[in-house]
Amino acid sequence: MKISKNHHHKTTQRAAILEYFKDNKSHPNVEEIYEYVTKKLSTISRTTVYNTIDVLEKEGLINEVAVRHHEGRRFDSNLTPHDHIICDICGNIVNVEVDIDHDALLTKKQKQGFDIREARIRFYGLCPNCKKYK
Amino acid sequence: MKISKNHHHKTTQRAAILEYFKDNKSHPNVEEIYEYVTKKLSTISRTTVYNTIDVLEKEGLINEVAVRHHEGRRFDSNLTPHDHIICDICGNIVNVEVDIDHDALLTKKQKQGFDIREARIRFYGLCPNCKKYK
DNA sequence: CTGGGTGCAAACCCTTTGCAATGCA
DNA sequence: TGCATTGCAAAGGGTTTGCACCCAG
Repeated sequence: MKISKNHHHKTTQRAAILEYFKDNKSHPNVEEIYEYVTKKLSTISRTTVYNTIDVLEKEGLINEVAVRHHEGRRFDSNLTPHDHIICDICGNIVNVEVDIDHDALLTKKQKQGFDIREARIRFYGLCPNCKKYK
Repeated sequence: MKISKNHHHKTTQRAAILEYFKDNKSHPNVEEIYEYVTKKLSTISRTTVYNTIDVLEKEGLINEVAVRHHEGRRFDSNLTPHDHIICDICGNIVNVEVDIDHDALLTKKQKQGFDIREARIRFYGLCPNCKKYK
């Protein structure tokens, strides 16, 4: 895709996708975003959804979440530092804020020469729904 | 793929892939595994690599590492609890052992009804090599 | 001998790219 | 008007599947 040098148009497509992420605490994949915006704008294409996601990521408005590969690309519009709890069975992701200083977790030796920028904790387990059937 | 009920053959292909993971602290993708074993067994197919990876994962001998989608599927044969430092630029992953009780990080309320099984910390930053060019 | 394992080729899915038409500034 | 954006269609890349042959047990 082409990258704007200094400005982005306010298109209805971009507005619809931004609206989806606004106040949304979920961690959608591309298809879920497409499903939502297609209800508002029936003619929107997947290409535009992909393009807009890339732009929003570069602008720092959303982040891609690291998950196992078969989960696909998943995104997070919550930019405040936070951690995740992930269900082993259904893959559902919820946010959680852990009250520790992530920076203080490693000694200089443990850093192995890396400059550490941030840390994220991922908790794995069974969500309330899935553990009922376990 | 088909799942064995109770036994797996000791084939030369499986042995070559197991050898790759033995004492290997890297976090390879499928192509890197294929590149290695193809030197030992020039006729091995990607299908067999995929099949064997699936079997090893189900047997608990390797784990898939969660990364951003464009990094592809990556694996880890280090089954002892450990955490990762990931380079923002080159994507290189190294192991690190953080000396805290991961289980004690969340209160009951923070767990939001989940049964937590384990926790992993991911540190992001610049590796010794990439930070030289930053 | 028998069922799991192998590997080729084709199918699949998700994502990216090419490009002409459109529309915001 | 100029350039970013859109969206269709086609290409791409990694992974899975179908199937005939092979081989360890």
